[in-house]
Order: sequence, then C-alpha cells, then structure tokens
Amino acid sequence: MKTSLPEPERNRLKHALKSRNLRPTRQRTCVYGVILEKRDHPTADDIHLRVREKLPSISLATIYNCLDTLVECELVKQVHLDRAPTRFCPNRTPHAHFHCRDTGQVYDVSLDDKRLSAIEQFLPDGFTADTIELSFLGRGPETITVS
Amino acid sequence: MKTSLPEPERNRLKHALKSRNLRPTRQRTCVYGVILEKRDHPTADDIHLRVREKLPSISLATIYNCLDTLVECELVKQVHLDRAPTRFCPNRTPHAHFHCRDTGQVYDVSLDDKRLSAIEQFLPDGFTADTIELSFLGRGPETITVS
DNA sequence: GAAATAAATGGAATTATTCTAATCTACTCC
DNA sequence: GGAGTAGATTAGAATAATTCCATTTATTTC
Ligand SMILES: [Mn+2]
Ligand SMILES: [Mn+2]
Ligand SMILES: [Zn+2]
Ligand SMILES: [Zn+2]
Repeated sequence: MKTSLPEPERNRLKHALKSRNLRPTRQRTCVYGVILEKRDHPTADDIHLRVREKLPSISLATIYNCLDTLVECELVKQVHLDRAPTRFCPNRTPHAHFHCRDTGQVYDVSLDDKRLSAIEQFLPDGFTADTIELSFLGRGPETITVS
Repeated sequence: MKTSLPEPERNRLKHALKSRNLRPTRQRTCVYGVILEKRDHPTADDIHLRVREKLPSISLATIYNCLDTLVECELVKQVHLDRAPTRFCPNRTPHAHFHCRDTGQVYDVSLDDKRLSAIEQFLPDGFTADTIELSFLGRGPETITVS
C-alpha cells in the first residue's frame, strides 16, 4: 500500500497550498488523492466514504473544509446540477458537464478557447465573468431504449 | 387590492395545470403571482415570505410543492448557482444567468436560436440534451470600484 | 524551548429540501 | 343532491446538505 497520491500531483498540491500559506495535511492530501483516483464527480459524502478507508476518523466537515481549500487553490472545481448535492471535479481544463437522465453519470465535455470565447460573447457590454458553468441534462449514448 | 395575477397569466396557469389534471389552487396562483411580480430570481424562502403576506398560514413545504408543479408545467425555471439555495425564474424564453459577485444580483442573458444551437454543437455524437444551464459569475456594470 | 500566532479539525448547529400522513376536492353512483 | 371514493393537495415532521465555531495542532518568534 503506497502513498496514494502520485508525485506530480503531490507537488502541485504542495505548491498551490504553500503559495497561500496553507499546509499539506494528511487530510488534504488524502482528499485530493481520492478525487484524482476515480473521476466520477463524487459528492462530499461519496468522498467522505472513500477517504474514511484511509483515515477512519475524519469527519464530513473536514471533507468540506478540504474541498473548499482545493477549490480555492484551483485544483478542483465544483459542479452544481439540479437540487442535488454539489459534486467535485479535478479536471482543470475548461469544460462543461453532461448529466445523463438515465444513468445519473456525469461526463466532461471539453471547451476549447474558440468555444469559450463564443460563450463570452453572449455577455452584454459592461459585464465580465471570471467563471462560466455550462451543463447539459439529457441522455447519453450508452442508454438502451426498450420499446 | 385586486386579484394579483393578471388575466393572461392566470389563463396560462389554468391551462397548463388542467392539461396535467392539476388544480389552480389559491396557493399555486399566489406563488405564481409573486414570482411574476418581482423578477429577481427569488429563493423558495424569499417566495415564502412574500406569499405569506397574502396567505399567512402557508408553509414552506407548500411553496416547494407549488414551485415544483410550476416547473413541471414549464412556467418557471430553476436556477442553480454555487452552493446557494435554488432560485426560481418565470422567464420562459431560453436564457442564461449572470450572477454579480459584488451585488449578488442575478440577471437574465438572452440566448437566441443561433446561440443555443452553437452550444448544442459542443455535445459529442450520441449525446442529446433537453435542458441546458449556462451561468456566469463575475461583475456587472453597475459596480462602483473604489480605488 | 516557551509563548505567541496562525491554521486545521470536527462536533454541533443551521439551513435546504423531501417525505408522508392527514385533509380536502371533485367526480360517480345511487 | 347526498354518500362514497379516488385522486390531489397541504403542511408538520423528518432528513440531508452545508456551515459555524470552540478546541486542538502546528509554526514562528524570541
Ligand atoms: Mn445547488
Ligand atoms: Mn443544498
Ligand atoms: Zn468535470
Ligand atoms: Zn432567469
């Protein structure tokens, strides 16, 4: 059983935290490791269950604290879909989300610069956005339709 | 003190409900009236406070029930921003939302067919979306920056 | 290596939403 | 036109999601 967080990501975490005077605690490292391990857009509660296998006494409040720190460090993004609990995503490239009605799965949809700037054009004069959230709700290709 | 819901909207509500075998109750009519009256993307709680002035004993659960019915009838849309409570919007034309970091205000950003279909192009083959949510977080024009 | 300071943690509290049992309504049948 | 009944509506109670803040732990300063 090795240190679950690979070296490059461990360094990225360390530097991002250091630049903000924050510490790479066991809790933060483990939460980040779990998010990178299975990129299925888990909720805080999902992450709690997974982290508990390594740190059995960690609380859900600490999971939220760690996640908020990772978001602050721009290592993790929040995904807000419907009235469901917030999900978390380690994909740092600009992207949208597709939520499948049938399976509940959440997919990343990549947004290159051309797409991003097309969206920015939608804003009226005087408005500037630093964050764009785009999400789709529908049906994915894996869905088997029974007649 | 007149009937707060104008005739065309009252009819739209009545027909949308009837086609689903639902009734235009006092609670539903009043919730819809309140949402149309001040289009500031209120939360369920905001709406509760406003409706209580007309129906003092209505519960927050009923507000949620009414809102869910109105969403079902496609008279109202839900808006999901950050980890904040869901907001509700009676603008039935396709549109995105802009959320101002400074004032907290939420603005509608119109999406014509050209913009909508541009966004739909982002989806990989095999994916079909029936709902698209697009939101911006940033600063609006009314913000006064103090040096 | 204490004291002072800053950061991190997690139990308790709050808030947002949903559940479900009780109530109400409109229709059917006498 | 009054039961009876199925379905719809309501709202109090329960649950689930998130945040607060007192305590603990780590780092820095002297
Ligand atoms: Mn939300
Ligand atoms: Mn919530
Ligand atoms: Zn993602
Ligand atoms: Zn709107």
